[in-house]
Order: sequence, then structure tokens, then C-alpha cells
Amino acid sequence: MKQRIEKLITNAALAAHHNGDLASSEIPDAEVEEPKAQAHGDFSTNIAMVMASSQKMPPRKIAGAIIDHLKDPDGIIAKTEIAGPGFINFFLEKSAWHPVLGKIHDANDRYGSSDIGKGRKIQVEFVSSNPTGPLHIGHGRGAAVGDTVANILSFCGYEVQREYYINDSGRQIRTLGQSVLLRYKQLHGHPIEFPDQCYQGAYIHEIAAEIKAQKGDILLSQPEDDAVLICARFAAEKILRGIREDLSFFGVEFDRWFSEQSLYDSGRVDTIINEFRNQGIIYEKEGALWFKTREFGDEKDRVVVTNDGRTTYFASDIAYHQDKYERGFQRVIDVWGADHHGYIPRMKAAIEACGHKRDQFDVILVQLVNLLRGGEPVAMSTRAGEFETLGDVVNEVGRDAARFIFLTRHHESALDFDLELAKQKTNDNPVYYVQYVHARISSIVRKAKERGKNNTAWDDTAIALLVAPEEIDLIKTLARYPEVIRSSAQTMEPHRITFYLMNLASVFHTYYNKHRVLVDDPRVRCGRLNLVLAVQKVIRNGLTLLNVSAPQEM
RNA sequence: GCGCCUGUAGCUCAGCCGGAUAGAGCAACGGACUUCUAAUCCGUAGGUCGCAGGUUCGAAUCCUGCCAGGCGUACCA
Repeated sequence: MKQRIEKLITNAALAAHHNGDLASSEIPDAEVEEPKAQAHGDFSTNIAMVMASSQKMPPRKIAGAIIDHLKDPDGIIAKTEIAGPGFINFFLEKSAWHPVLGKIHDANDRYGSSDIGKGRKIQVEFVSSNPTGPLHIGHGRGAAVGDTVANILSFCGYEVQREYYINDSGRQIRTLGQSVLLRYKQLHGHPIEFPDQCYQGAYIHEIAAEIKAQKGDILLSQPEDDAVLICARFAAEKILRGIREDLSFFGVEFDRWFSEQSLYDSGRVDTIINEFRNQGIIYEKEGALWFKTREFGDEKDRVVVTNDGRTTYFASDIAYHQDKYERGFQRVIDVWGADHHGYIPRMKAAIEACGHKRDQFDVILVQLVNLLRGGEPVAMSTRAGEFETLGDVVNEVGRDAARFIFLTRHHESALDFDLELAKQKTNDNPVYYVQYVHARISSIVRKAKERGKNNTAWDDTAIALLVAPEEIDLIKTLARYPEVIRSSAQTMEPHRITFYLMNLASVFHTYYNKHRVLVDDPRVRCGRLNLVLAVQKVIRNGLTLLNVSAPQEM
């Protein structure tokens, strides 16, 4: 609808120019918004004010010229007015809104989808938690954001791939092996000293016990390095299995699990380091190899190989991201914890050094989650190994509530996640508020069938009877949905959909409390049934993007 | 020190590529169930948009400086 109005305005401005009413041919794209105040109409534009300087005319006069040339062949505009310093306000006929329902009816579960992605390949990499411990609630937020962004982009015509990068190489994996081996020795009655930097959690004990059950005391007689490696591999595999299970339980499925170690095994890391060396963007200093990220806008150069010959995490990350583009992705999106934001400039540098554009790489930063129970913070120290895992949380509050709550904030705002609140089935808890709409409408449809009053055959004359203010409000809200999806895709902000759904739910509940759907007049009933069915479709559509269920009853 | 993020109603947050009188939920208070699910709705009240300048016809929104909180600033990941 908004786009239609924009078109009418642009055409009118062009016509005004051809007629000599507007001097300059410089016609900016009309920007149309929905005014906050109802008195300002259904839509308004500031185009006359924007054009004032280039046209060298007072805004209100420009507005007048545009209105004079406005063509409205479909008769959707009831009234226009020039207001304030030069706004043009549009008041629409109620009948202008009715076709929206037809569109939803026809598009069904594709309503709101678009082709802005034009089939371009895009990759979303998210979670990518080290396999050194179970996922915690912060990873859950990253998972919800990444998964939903992927859904939205796919809905908007991108070819999306979801990927999880497994950091299965390097020091932290070795530390994991050492931690397990120590606990294993302890189980065999050896006195041990357990260093602070080792992983403290109870799961380390469990893994050690499993190894003991499978292998007995055989590791005790092996060289330390071998034993550590065996423990590391065993533990990482086991933990990764748990991570997959937790994610799957949370409704997240990846297209690919990409191993960091594979980049070393295939020699990719060495290759890129040599390439950069030949290009002169990697140099040696004090025994280490440095990548000139400064030349690409970073504040200082970064080490890729340490002076004792170990590659850094950054080195494999360069190879990894290069590989992504070689797989044909035009755009790459990484979802990171906000505490990694300092890493962005060097990653952008790497992207550019590999011959790609900086804006082909985006990072979505996700702020931390404070886990609370009844307002009291829950201890969450990974080092001490005291935490509730994502699995525990999802188990306790349910997948729907967890996913929805993660998306009730802008991803860069810190989020308080209260376990008690998340379980509450009241309107403190927005998930149920939205799901309730779906259930209520399902109930209406069931009742209609029971009473044999379920004729919903499309009938323009029945739709035309939807003229109550609450009905028009509802249709207007439904009309906004495609725009919300588009902006959500463009900004990669999934919370826009969550907010939209809460708003749609609110408008629906208001309508529900004021009007009855199953009235005696068959045509009014048919029109209203079609209206609520459209609401139900959009609610389901939006919840599906969030991967939250749309229940038939509650 | 430098960089990034945040600061909007008592609380939790939207709005931020400039628009008209700044929004929602919760909490508070007062109402609405013989009806299609009260997990709902209606009403009242609540604000120096951190502070100070600047740009503009117009600033919560853009720019500068300051204040407060968080994070980062490794030959860690």
C-alpha cells in the first residue's frame, strides 16, 4: 500500500514538472510514512519540504502542485490535505484496504516473502562455540538470532546456508584433553593438582569416567602427549554431540559443520600465509609473522604465527573466510558475542586482503544474556563450571518461550532472561500473548464448523462489509507485514518481527473483545471469518520465521 | 589513554538513514466474563528522550564535547 502511494506521488510530481508547475526536473523518491497521529491520515509524505530548495518554491506550494496532478484511477484516496510546514496527508477509502485480505489469501504462507535477495548465495555462520563445554544461554541467544536471520533472508529470496565452525584445533582443545586426563588420573587414585586454566565443570569428570569405563587404565602407561590427544579427541567429540543435540532440541539445524582442523589438514592455512607473504602483506618481526591489517584499516598489525611457531586463531580464520567466498557466497554473515567486537577490523582486513569487498562481510553482534530466576541472578561462571546449559533452560521453559524471548530485544542490547517469567503463562510472557491469537482463531474456526457456519468462500461483497474501525485497523496492520519482513532482512534485525507480532496480537485481541465473528448474518460472518483467517495466516507466518509453534489450542 | 556498544515513563524496552502532540508491556488505580478460550480487553495516571552546545523550517534521531555503565584494546580463543 505504501509503495502504491509512493508511486502516485512520484507520478504526480513528474506530471507537475511536465506541465510547468514545477521548475526543476529533480524529483526525489517520495518517502511515505504512516503518521503517528490519526488526524494526519493514513499516510503522509514530506516530499514537498525535501524539494523546496531544488525547486526554489515554498513547500506548501509544491505540495499544492503535486496534489493537483495526483491521479487516482482506483479511487483509493478519500481526501488529501496540505498540513503543517508542507506535509501532504492522505486519507484512504476503507475499500482501499480490502484487497490486502485477498493478497494474503492468495499468497498464503508466502505472504511477505520477496525477491530482494535475487537468489544470491549468502552464508550465516553462528553459534560456533568451542567444543570444550556445553552451550550456555548466551549461545542460545546467538542461535536464535542467527537461525531467525537465516530464515528471514531465505524468505526474502536469498539462497542461505547455515554453518557452524568447529574450533577443534589449537590450545583450548589441548587444554580440554589435559583437563580430562587429570580427572582420569584422579579416578585411578593418583594425586593431582588441577590448574585454574583447566576446565572445571562436572562434565569433565563424566567424560573421564567414560574413558575409564571404556579403556580401563591403559592411558596411564602411554606417553603424556598421546594420552592428552586421546582424551582431547574423545572429549571434543562427546561434547560436540551434546552441542548438536541441544541445538536440535532448540530447533536449530545446520547445513554444514566446518572443522577448523580440516583447514590445517588440507594445507589451506599454510597456503594463505605463503600467499600473503609473497604479496608482502605478511612480514616477520621478533620471530613472529605479522599480517599488515593496519593497511586495511585496523589499528595495529596482528600476529598470525607466534615466535614458537604456532598459528593463531586468526590465521585459520583468514583461511576459513577465504574458503567461504570460494564456495560462492557473495555475502557472509558471522554472528558473534559482543565481547568479540574488537575482532571485526582485522577480519574485515582479511576479507579485503583476499580480494573481496568489506561490505560482503557483516558481523551481527549479540549482547550477553543475564540469566535470572525470580529476579535473582543465577551463577554463570564457565570457569567454575557452574552454569545452567542451554539444554537445561530449554527443557525448563520450552523451546517456544526461549526462542521468542531471545528475540524480544535488539540483538545489541543486553537481555535479562528470567526463568520464572519465561514459564509464566500470563501476558508478562509475550510468547503466549501471540500464540493465544492463533489458538483463539483456531477455536473460532472449530466452532464455526460445529455450527455449520463455516462458509469462507471468497466473496468481495462480504469483504466489503468490513468497515468497523477495529477491522480497518487490523487490515492496516496486516498490510504492514511485508514491509516489516523487508526491513528485518535489510537490517538483519529479527526483533522487528517479534515486535510486529506482539502489535498484531494486540490489535486482534482488541477486535476480538469488541466484535463477534460468528454472527447470524452470513455475509458479515463470511467477511469476518476471512479477516481472522488472514490474521491467523500472518501470525503463523511470522512465528514460523522465528521457528516458534502456532498452536491450535492452548 | 584509545576504540566500540548502551543511556528514552517507577521497571523492562521499541522508535534512531531527521518530521507534526515521543510509543508499548509490566507495576499502580478503576472497570468488563450467561456470548467465538479472561493466557483477553477498556479506562486513568505516569517523560528535562544522560548533560551541554551545533546543523536544520523541524532533532530522541545527524555532528562535537562532556557524564555514567558495559565490552574491547594479547605472540588468548
